[in-house]
Amino acid sequence: MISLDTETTGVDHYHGTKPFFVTTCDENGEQRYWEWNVDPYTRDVEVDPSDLDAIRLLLSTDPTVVLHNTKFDVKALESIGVDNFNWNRYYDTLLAAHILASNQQKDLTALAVQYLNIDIQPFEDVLEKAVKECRTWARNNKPSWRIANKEDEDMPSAKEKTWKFDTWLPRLLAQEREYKEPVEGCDHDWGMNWYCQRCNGHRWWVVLSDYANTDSAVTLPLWQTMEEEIKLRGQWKNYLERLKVLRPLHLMEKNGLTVNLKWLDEKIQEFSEGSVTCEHICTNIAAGYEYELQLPKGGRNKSLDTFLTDVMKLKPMGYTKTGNTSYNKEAMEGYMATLPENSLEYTFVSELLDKRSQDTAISYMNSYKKFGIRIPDTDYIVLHPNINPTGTDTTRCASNNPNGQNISKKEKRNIRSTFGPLPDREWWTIDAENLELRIPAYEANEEEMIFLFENPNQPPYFGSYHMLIFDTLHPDKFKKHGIKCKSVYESTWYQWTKNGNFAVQYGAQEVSGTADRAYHVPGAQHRIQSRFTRIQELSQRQIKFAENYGYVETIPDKSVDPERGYPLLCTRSKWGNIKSTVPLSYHIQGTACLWMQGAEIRCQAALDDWNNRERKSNPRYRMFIQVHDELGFDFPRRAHPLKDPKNSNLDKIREIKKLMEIGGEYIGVRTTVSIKYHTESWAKGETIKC
DNA sequence: TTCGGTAGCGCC
DNA sequence: AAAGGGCGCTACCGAA
Repeated sequence: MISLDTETTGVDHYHGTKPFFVTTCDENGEQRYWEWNVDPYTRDVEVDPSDLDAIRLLLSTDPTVVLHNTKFDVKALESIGVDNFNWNRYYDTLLAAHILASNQQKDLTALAVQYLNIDIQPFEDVLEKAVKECRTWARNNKPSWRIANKEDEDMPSAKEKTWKFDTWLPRLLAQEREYKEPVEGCDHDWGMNWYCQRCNGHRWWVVLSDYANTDSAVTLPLWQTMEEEIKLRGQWKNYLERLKVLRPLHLMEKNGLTVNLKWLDEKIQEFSEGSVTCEHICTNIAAGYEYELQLPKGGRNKSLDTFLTDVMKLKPMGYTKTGNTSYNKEAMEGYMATLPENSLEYTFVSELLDKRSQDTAISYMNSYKKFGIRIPDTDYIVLHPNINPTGTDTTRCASNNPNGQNISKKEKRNIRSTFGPLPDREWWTIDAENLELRIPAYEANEEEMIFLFENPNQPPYFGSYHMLIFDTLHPDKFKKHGIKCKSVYESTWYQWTKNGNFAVQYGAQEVSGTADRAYHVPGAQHRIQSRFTRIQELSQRQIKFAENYGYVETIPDKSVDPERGYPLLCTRSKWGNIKSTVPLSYHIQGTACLWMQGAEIRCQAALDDWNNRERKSNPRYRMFIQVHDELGFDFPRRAHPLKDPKNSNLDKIREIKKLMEIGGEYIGVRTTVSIKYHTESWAKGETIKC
C-alpha cells in the first residue's frame, strides 16, 4: 500500500495544467518523489521520461494506492502520459471524510488534526509565505514570466488564492538567485530569513517538497485510522460502493459537453442588446425623478438601493437574511402584482427584473467561452465541468469550473439551446420521474400517492402528483375541468400548486406560511398534511433520530448493504439543536442521489462493455453529465429511434433504462425514468417511450 | 491588493 | 429562537 499525491501548476487539466511534483509514501514511511522544473515563460513542465517510467513501473506492481481526491491526481498523471492507474485497487480519504462526517471540513490539514492529532498547517503557512514573496519578486524582476493570473486564458479557474498555482516558484527562484541548496540530512534550523543556521541552505529549495512530502506521509496513517473508524461504524460496504462512482465521474468529466460557439455568440449578442434596452428604460425613468441612476452589473448597488428606497419609496416586500430590505426576484414580482400596470414603478421593476435575468445568462455564457476548448474544424467548444461527489452535506454532487448543473432551461432565457451533440453524435438525456416525491411516499406507505405512481395511466390524476395536490386544494376547479386544469390554469393555480409542492418537498414548515404563500391558498399546507399524514410521521421519525444521533441515514440499498444507509450529519441551528427542516430533506435527497450513483456505476459498466466490443481506441458510448436526477449520454449518431428503430441506438437505451430503474427495487421504491433524444440541442429533445 | 461577507440568480 | 433543502458564479462593498 502506498499513498500518492501530486503538485500541479493549476487545476485546469484541460488548459495545460501539469504536475511538477509526484510524491509517494509506503507503509514503512519510505518516500519516493519526483520533481521537475517548470518553464517560467510557458509554465510547461519539463518531465523526465525516465521518471515517468519509474512511476508507471511503481503503479504496475499493483499496489493499493491511497489518495486524497483521486480524480484530480489521476487526471494530473494522465496529462503526462501515466495512464495505468488501477481503479480497482485504491482508497480515497476525501470520500472517507465524507462518510465519516459529511458536513465537516475535509481538507487534509483538518483531517490530520482530527484523526491523527498532527498539525501540518505550518508547512502550508511557510509555503504560502514563500510563494507570495516569490510572486512579488517575479512580478517586479521578471515581467515576462508567466505568473498565475486571473486574466490568463489557460487558468480559467484562477479566482482567489491564485498563489496556489505558483508553488513551483520558490525552488526555481532559489536556482535563479543561486541560493545554496540545503544539505541533505541536515537537521535544519530555519532562521527568520529562510536560511538554515546549520548548513546555510536556503529554504526555498525545499519548501514545496517538504510540504508535499508531508502530505503523502500523512495520508497513509490517516487512511488507516479512517478505515478502522468506517468499519467500526458499520459503513464499510457503503464506503466501497462510493469508491466505485469515481471512475464514471472521471470519465464524465473527461468527455465533457459540447457547446455550439455560433449559437452561444448569437445568444450573448441578443441578451446584451436586451439588457442595454432594459437599462435605458430604467435610467430614463430615474431621470424623470431627477435621479442619476447607476445600475449595477450584478444584483444591486448603492445607487439602485437609494433609488428604490428613497426616491421611488417602494415599501419593503420582504427582507434578506440579515434583515435588509430585499429587492430580489420574489420582491420584484410582489411589486408587479400590486402596482398598477401602467405606472412608472411597475415598468421600472419589470425592466430591472428582465435586465438581471439576461445579465445572469450572459455571465454564465461568458464563463463557458472562458472554459471552452475549441474543437478543430467545427463550430463547437467543449466544457469539462468538474464534478465533486463530496461537495455537499448530502450525497449530491457539486459541480464547478464551470458549474454544469445550473444551466438555464427556462423558456425565455434558455441556455441549454446552445449545448448539443457534435454532428456525428447524438444525445440522450434520462430523468428520474418525481424521484424525491416517490421516496417518502413509498417509504411512509402513503397509499393514495403510491396508487398514483403505480398507475400512471389511470384516472383521475394520470400519475400526476401535482394534479393530486391541485384537486386537494381546488376540488371545484378539478371537478369542472379534470386533468385539463393543467392547461386551463397553466401559469396560475397549477403553477402555484407546483411551487407550493416544491416548498413542501424542501421542508417548508407549516407555521411559517411559506408554502401557503406559494400555493396562494391560506391553510393549504395544513389541508395537504391532513390528507397525507404518514409522510408527516416519517418526518417526525427522522427528526427524532437526528436529535438522538446528530445524523440521518439514507434508505439502505439492498444491493450494497441491506442493513445500513449512508450517514448524513444534520445542520444545526445557531443554538446547537438540529434544524427541524433538515432531517427528512437530507434523508430523501441523500437516498435519491445514491440511487443515481448506483445508476451511474451500472450504466458505466454497460458502456465499458459496448466500447470494448467495438475495439475502437476512443470509447464511443459515454456519459457526459449528471444534474442530480438527470443523466446525459453521448452516443455515436445512428438512425432515428422512431423512424428506423432497428438501425438506431434504441436497444442500448432500453438497456440503460432498465439499469437505471432497477435501482428503485433495492430501496423499495418504484422508480421510472423519462427519456429524451437530441440531435440538435439540449433544449430540443424528443420524448421517446420505450 | 486581497479577502470575506452579502446579495442575487441559475439548477434540482 | 426560528422555522425552504442542496449547490456555484458574479458583482459589490468594506475591512485588513
